[in-house]
Amino acid sequence: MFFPISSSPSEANMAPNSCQAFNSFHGDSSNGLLLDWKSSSSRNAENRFIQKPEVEETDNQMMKPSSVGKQKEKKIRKQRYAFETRSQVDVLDDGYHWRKYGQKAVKDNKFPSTNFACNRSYYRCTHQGCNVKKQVQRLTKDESVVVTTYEGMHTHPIHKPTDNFEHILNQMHIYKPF
DNA sequence: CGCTTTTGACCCGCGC
DNA sequence: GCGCGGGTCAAAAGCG
Repeated sequence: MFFPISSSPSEANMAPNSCQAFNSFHGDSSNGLLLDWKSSSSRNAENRFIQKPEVEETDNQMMKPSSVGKQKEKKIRKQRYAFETRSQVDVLDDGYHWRKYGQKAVKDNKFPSTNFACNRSYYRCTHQGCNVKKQVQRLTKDESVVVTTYEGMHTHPIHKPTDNFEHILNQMHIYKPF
């Protein structure tokens, strides 16, 4: 039983035609909510990139309970761009290594009136010195829409031998407003 | 055994 | 001033 399932860590079995992922949505089967991005070449994902209307200014103030004083450095602008994904997968594996550090149940800001709740997960890049964060927001009611928000930019190469996700990254660069 | 996820608590800004 | 909403920490549990 060397190949019980395609859960082999090797990516060699992945055909290099990953562009299909963006072009062929048909023929999918929603048999796997556990489908992973890199393992689901046939996921039906309708990606739509949303540019934030404004550069979000997130404060990097330390949360130290000690009276560090009010740092006025909170005007550090951080590029924050989000895109909406319609797929069964929650977290899009972009090749980086993320570590989850929090989760909150927040209200969906797209439908504030409906009081729809979202499960927002907070991830952080584990690379040393790379403080890129990302949030993954998903409606608890309807898991088909996932909003991923990236904050910051990676200063280190990926080169993670997962699979040919670079193709998808290239697609992202087409839509990415920056 | 080391790293990641989970989960409640804490903190902080903002609105009332 | 207080309560609420959102972001982060950190300890413990989980997993390979």
